[in-house]
Amino acid sequence: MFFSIDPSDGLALYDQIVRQVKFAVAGGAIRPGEMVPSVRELAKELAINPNTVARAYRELQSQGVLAAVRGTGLEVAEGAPRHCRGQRIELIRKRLRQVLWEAKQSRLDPDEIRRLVEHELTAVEKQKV
Amino acid sequence: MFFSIDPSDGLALYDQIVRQVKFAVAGGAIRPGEMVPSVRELAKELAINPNTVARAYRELQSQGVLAAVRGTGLEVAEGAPRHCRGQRIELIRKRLRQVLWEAKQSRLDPDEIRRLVEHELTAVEKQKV
DNA sequence: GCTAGTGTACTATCACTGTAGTACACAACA
DNA sequence: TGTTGTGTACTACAGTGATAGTACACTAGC
Repeated sequence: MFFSIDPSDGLALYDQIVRQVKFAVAGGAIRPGEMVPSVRELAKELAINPNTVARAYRELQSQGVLAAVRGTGLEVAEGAPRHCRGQRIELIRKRLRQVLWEAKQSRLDPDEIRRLVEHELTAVEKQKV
Repeated sequence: MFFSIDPSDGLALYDQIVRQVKFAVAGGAIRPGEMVPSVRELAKELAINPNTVARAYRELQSQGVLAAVRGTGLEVAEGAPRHCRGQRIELIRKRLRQVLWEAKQSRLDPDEIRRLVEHELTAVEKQKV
């Protein structure tokens, strides 16, 4: 599926899953009523423990992003896309601010930062999922 | 001094200190021969445990950024600025890449990302240290 | 010599992550 | 009616990060 995690990210694994599910919902990659991968399936795909995935899903459920269909799985909740789109910018803005603050602390020239952003942006764009 | 940490960053506190010292050295804010704040002093200023600062300094010492002056403190090592400048871009690039990748996953428009970067960049520039 | 301030090295403790394994109620399906 | 696959809830354990406290060797300065 569309998920991918990085153990060296700093962010907890379950938190990375939470973010990515939100982003997928915000971007319309999964729509209300659609099912997300099962706990065991996603755990196998990401090569992590099912408990870690379960924890992420529990978090998403408590935030109203996912809804349980008993004995069947978890589906994207009705109001979730609007909710996730609202959070999307803020989630990204916060991390972006940290990076730019660090760049400033290191006295990188603003133009050099822009070049760096542009370079990485095109690199990411070219990237195959 | 010039250091500031964010417990909610995700990055370990001692790691944030390591990065910031490197950035300060790379940017010339502290020069070879100059002393860094003492373990106890910086711990007090950042309101964290001295052990955490000590751990960061130990790391920096093992990487050759700082050098011990017995009974007196730690000074910036001779070749450190060149060494730190080399690492600076890569340290920032790695985090930047993560953010941009997330932004792409969430299907944010590249131009919207650019606007976001520009906005945060000017915000950071205006910021008083 | 004494005191205060250095870094360093311990031990102990706590919280958080993540893993491992087990168990259970439920729904879908052959 | 079984079987399989859901989510969920436990317990136990290991690793890491951070804190708390103590102790020691060293240097600078009075």
